[in-house]
Amino acid sequence: MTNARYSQPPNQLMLAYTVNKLDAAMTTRKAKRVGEPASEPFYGSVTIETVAQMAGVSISTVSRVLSGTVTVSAQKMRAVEAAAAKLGYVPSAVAQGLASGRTKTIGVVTQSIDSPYYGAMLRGIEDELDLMGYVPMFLSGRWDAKEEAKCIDILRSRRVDGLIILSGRIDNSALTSCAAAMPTVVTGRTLSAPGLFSIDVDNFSGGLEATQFLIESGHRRIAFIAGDPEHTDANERQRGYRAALDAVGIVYEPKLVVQGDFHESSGLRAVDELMVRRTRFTAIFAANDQMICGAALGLHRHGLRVPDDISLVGYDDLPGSQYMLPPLTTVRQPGVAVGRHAAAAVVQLLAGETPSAVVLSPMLIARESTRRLAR
Amino acid sequence: MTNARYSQPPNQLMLAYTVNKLDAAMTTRKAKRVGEPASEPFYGSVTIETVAQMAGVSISTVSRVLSGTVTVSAQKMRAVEAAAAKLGYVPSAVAQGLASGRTKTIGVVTQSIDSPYYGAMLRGIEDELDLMGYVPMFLSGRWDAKEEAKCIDILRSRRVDGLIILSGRIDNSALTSCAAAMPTVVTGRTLSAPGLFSIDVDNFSGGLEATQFLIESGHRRIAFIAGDPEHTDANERQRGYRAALDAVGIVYEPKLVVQGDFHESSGLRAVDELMVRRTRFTAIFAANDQMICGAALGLHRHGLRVPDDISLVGYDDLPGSQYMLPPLTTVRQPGVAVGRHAAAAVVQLLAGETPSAVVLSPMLIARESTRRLAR
DNA sequence: CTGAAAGCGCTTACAG
DNA sequence: CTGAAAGCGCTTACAG
Repeated sequence: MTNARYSQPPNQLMLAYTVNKLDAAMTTRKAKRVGEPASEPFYGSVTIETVAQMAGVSISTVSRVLSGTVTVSAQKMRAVEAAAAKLGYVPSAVAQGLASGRTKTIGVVTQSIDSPYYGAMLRGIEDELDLMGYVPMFLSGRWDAKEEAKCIDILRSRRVDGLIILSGRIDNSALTSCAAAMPTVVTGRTLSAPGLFSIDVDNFSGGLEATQFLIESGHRRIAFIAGDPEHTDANERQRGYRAALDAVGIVYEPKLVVQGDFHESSGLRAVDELMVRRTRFTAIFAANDQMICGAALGLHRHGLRVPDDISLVGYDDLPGSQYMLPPLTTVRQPGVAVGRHAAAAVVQLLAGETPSAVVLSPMLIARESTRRLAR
Repeated sequence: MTNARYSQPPNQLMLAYTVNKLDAAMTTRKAKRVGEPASEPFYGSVTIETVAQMAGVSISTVSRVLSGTVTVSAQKMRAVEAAAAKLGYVPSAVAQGLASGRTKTIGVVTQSIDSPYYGAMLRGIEDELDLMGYVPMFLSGRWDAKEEAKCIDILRSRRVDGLIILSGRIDNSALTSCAAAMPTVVTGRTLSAPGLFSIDVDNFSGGLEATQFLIESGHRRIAFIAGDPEHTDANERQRGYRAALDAVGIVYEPKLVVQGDFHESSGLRAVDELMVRRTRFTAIFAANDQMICGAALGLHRHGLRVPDDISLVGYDDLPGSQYMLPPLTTVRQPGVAVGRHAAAAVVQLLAGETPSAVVLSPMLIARESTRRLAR
C-alpha cells in the first residue's frame, strides 16, 4: 500500500531547481515480484540498478563513483555521472544506512523546539553538522524526563550515529549507559564516561559576575529570581549570586530570593511576591532573561521604573534582550558556540578521537537596565 | 569500520529508565561473515533474529506481534514479548523503512530553527505528529531558496513519507513537482495541485484589521514597516494596510512606508529613516512583532514614548510580545494551530484522504501599546 | 580498476 | 495462525 499514485514516468520534463528531480525518482516501490521479467519498464523509483544499466556498469561501480571512495576509470565515471544526472537519481539514505551501518545523522534532544535559549544552540549544531556532512534530527523532551527518555529511544531506533543532549533531565547513570551505546555529548553538566563528552558553561562564575557587577555599582539589597531547580545551571547561577554576597560580607537574605521556573510568567509573579514580602531592594538579578523580562513588566505594573528605581540583570542574552526597554544588562551565554562545539565533539567521538575540553565562559554585557547607585 | 568499541554483552545489568535498554542493543554490526557459525555468541546488536531464537519462533512471527497487525497465538505472543523485553530489543527503523517503503517520518522545512515565529508552528507539528505516530525531521532553509532546495533534497534522500514546508522561498512550480513525488503541505500561500495541500492565514485581513483599529482610534498618519517582500505574507499585510487607508479615504503616502526585513534591527532603522524623512505620524504598524520591537527601541532613542507619543501595532503575537513594555497590541497568528493542521494534513494526504480546507483567521489583540487619539 | 555476491534487518505476499 | 523465502536498495570484502 505504498503511494502508487505518486509514481510518474522517469522521462518527464525537468523544470528549474534541484528539487525538480523529484519528478524522476519516486518513493514508490517496484511492483516487480518473483517471476516478473526484470526488464519490464515500470513507473517508479530509479535505483542504483537503473543507473547501472543506463551507464552499462555494475552497481558496485555506480556506488563507488557516487561515494568517491575508490578510484574508477574516468570513462565509467563520466558514464555513471551522466546516467545519474539524467535519471535524477538520489540514493536512498535508508538503504545506505542499513548497508553501511551509518546513518550520517545525529540525534539532538532539546527541551523545547521553540525556546529562544536552546534555539541558538540548535543553530550552532545545524551549522557545524552541515559542514561535517551530517544531518541533525531534532526532538524535544518538553521539559520532562520521561519524554526525554522517549526521544532517546526514538533516536536509537532510528539508528542515529551519535547523540547530543541539551541540558537534559535524564540522570547521570542513564546518560552514562547511553554513551556506552553510542557517542554522546551532553551540555549543561560536567560528567566523564566512556563515549561521553560534556560541555558546560561556567554558570557559577556567570552568577558571580552578574552579582558582583551590581555590588560594584553600589547595590546591596539585590533580589534573586531562581530558575528551575531541576537544572544544574539554575542552581549554579544561584550559588554564584550567594558567593558574591558572601565575598563582600552582605548577608544572604532568603526573603530576597524567589523561586521561578525560567519562564516569563514566573518573573512577573516573583515581583508580586517581592512586593507582598515588603522587602526593600534596589536591584533584581534573575537566572535568565525570560524571567527578568516578566519582572520588568511586574515592576512597570507597580509603578517602578528601570533603572531609575530598580536595576535589572538577566542571564543568557537572548536575541531579543538588546531590544528590551531599556536594553538589558545580562550575562551572555555563548549558545551558538556551545552548539558548534557539541556538534564538532560528536563527530570527533565518531571518528574515535577524543574531543579536547573547551572552557566556554559567560560574559557580562552591560547595557541600560542597571544604574550606579550613589553611596 | 563501525563502532566496535560501543559493543557490550547483552546480558548486562539493566538500570533505571527505558534508555538503559541501550546497554543491550548496540548499533554495532555483527562481525559474522560467510562461513562463520551463526550460533557463535557475539557482542553487539540484538536483532529480530535474536528475539526469534530466544522466543523459539520465526522472525515473521516476531515481526507480527511487534507490529500488532496480524493475530498471533497468545502463547507465542507472550514468548516474543518476554524475549524482546529481556533483550531490550529496539527494532531498526532503518531496516523497517527499507523493507516497508515507509519511514514514518515527515520532513519539515522551516526558514530558521530558532525563529520565535516558526517556533510555534514547529511545536504544533511536533505535537500533532507525535499523536499520529510520526516523527518530524526539521531542517532549515536559512531564508534562502538554494538552501531550501538542498533541504528538500536531503529529506527526499532520507525517504521521508511526506513534507511540510513553512512559507518557503521555493517557487510554485517546483513545489508542484515536489508534491507530485510525495505528499506535501505548504503554509503561507494558497496553491492547488495533486498531492499538495496549502494552509494560509488571511494576512490581508490581518493587515486590514490592524490598520482599521488604529484608524478607529483616531490615527490618520500611520507609518508602516514592511516585511521581507520575498514572502507573500509580508505583501498581503501591506495590501491590508493600504486597503484600510483607501476605505476611509486616507491617501496612501509612500513617505510613511519603510522597507524592513522582518528582523528587529530593520525596525530600529526604519524609525531612524522616518525621522530623517521628517514625516509626521502618530502610529506605526509593522508587518511583524520583531520589527515593531526594534521600532520601540528606536522611538525610545529619539525620546518618544509609547503610546503617549506614538501608538504601536505589531503582527504575530510572539510569546514575548505580551511582556513588552508596554505590552504590545498585535495581530495574533495562530502559529501552533497552523502547525497542527499542517501535520494533520500530511497524514491525511498519506492516507489518501483529502484534507478539508480550514480557514485560519488572525485576530487583533489590543494591549497597551496603542492609545485613542482625541479628535 | 571492476563485477558477482553476501549481507544489513526488517516486511510481506505465498503457501500451508 | 505460522514459517520459508524473496525483496527493499544499498555497501563492501573478495577475487580477479
